[in-house]
Amino acid sequence: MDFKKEFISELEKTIDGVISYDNLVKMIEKPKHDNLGDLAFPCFELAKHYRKSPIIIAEEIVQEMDVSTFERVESVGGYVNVFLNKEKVSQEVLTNILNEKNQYGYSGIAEGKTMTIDYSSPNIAKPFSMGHLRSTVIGNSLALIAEKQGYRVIRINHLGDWGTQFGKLIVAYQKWGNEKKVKESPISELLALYIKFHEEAEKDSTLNDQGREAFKRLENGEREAIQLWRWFRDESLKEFNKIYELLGIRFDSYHGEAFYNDKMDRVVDILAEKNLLIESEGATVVKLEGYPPCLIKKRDGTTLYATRDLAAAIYRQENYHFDQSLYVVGHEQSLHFKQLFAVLKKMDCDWQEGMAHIPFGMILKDGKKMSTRKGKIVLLEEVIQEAVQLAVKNIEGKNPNLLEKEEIAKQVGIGAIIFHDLKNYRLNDIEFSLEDMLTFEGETGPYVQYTHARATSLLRKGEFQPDSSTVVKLKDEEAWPVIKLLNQFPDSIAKALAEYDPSQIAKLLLELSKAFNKYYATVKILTDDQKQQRLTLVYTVKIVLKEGLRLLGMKAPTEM
RNA sequence: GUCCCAGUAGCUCAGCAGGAUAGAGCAACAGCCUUCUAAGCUGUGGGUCGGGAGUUCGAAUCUCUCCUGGGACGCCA
Repeated sequence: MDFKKEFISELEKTIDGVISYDNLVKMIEKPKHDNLGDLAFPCFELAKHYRKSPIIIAEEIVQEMDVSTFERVESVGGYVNVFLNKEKVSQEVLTNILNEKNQYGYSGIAEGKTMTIDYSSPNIAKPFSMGHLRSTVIGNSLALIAEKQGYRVIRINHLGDWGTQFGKLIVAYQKWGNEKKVKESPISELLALYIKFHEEAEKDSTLNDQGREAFKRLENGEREAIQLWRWFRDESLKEFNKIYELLGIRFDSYHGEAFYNDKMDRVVDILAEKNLLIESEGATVVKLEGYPPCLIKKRDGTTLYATRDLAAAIYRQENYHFDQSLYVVGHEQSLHFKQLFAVLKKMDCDWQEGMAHIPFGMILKDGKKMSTRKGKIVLLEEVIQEAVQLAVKNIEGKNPNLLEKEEIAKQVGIGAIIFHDLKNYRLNDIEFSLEDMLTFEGETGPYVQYTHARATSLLRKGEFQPDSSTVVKLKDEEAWPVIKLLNQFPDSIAKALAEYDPSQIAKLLLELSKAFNKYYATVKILTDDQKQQRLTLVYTVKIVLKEGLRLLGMKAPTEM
């Protein structure tokens, strides 16, 4: 519900069109402190126009305004502060949620539009690191949020399954590899080979050349190279799928870089046709204004990351006809995406307007980037194990009779990890800290889940039956902040999508949880006198918490 | 050297299409379970919003500049 509009239309009558409707919308704000009201209008702009003190203007507006639709209106220090009619607003907000249920917050603004989201995209033959977790979790949440606004979403896992690194790996395997060992624990053995390769290459620089040659054999489709590559890929994918299953994440496409191998000649042809290709130091590049040139082909004729991304972009447009195409990829690749979009623009692909890089900060270890090559890496699977174990321990201490302990511990432990990643602005770097990630108190995922479980428990004990004809007259002071936050949920979803920022939702859920827990602590809910009304509030809180958690990719256990 | 991020309480962060006394959580300390799940609630202490200049009636928020940290800068992805 947009109660701003009522305020504005009353306001407009008093200021003779000095400020346009659209500007008024922007100027209305939330007072910093609850005791100042629910909405505020600052009169400082008007002071210039009327050449009067804002304090006097505010007082005059209050005098002239029809305040009957509000609880009260007052002028304080140059502001017109409005206190909404709590009963009316409560009734509207709760009835609305009661009717819409988990559809609450849906807006059809993107109905009929298609969005592709490229996220997760781990590298084959390397462990799934904490860094990939960010892309996975942010991308997944953005996909859910986009769907909530009506988008048809195509989830793409652009696997890093091609490139010189596989040449290196093939060389390493042929020199030092052992089939049996790789079969036993593929990822860690392949990683060990990869690390060894880089160690040896420091002593013997010809190894890097050998790696490039091996990749060339791969690109040319040589049988032995292809067989090894396919084997590495299959084994890796098996491992990744375990993690996706734990996180409850799925994709519509697993087309990785290799998939575009036979689609790159066409890209190069188009570039040549448009006279965009230039020879430079033996390589083939596209010159760009304002950015360094984009490398299309190496001296030895093999392709690069950018070439494959061009092919992928064109493929996605031709197959999905996307209106928007997001790339949830680390901030360190910002330049690459600027170049990519610029090249597409030069190719007259006007649909590139809909493409966007959604960068995020890095997970640092001791203030530095983690490097796979040096084996400085934290494994996601181990972190998940620890989180789940800690959740089990908590359940045994706090709720030993709980059924399905294992399943709930999984939901809570993983919830803690996901929420920890999503609650802050995505561009912030995160210093890796197991301790922070495994905290279950305060502003955490389990705190929100716990609040949901509490709400559910009340509904169960009170044998609540939702009834949209309930007349909600909540006299409790503490209910009001809860209702205001429930009302903000649709806005926070819209903002999360507009800014590609799931933390907007996480923050709202925290605020709502805090307000509800305060309500819970001060108001006795299961009493005879306002039980149905109070439980209706509890029920709507439960709906919003559950739906909000879902949009973050988290489960909402009913008990914990 | 050039470009991109970021710098707010001891720690982690909110707030940033300018607005009222800069807010949370953690940690510390003090309280609250014979009553709806204490993974909770209440209270206390804690700040030159990196420094400086500018725009403005008004700047944590916008501009410039400097400092600090991180990242990226043609044959990796």
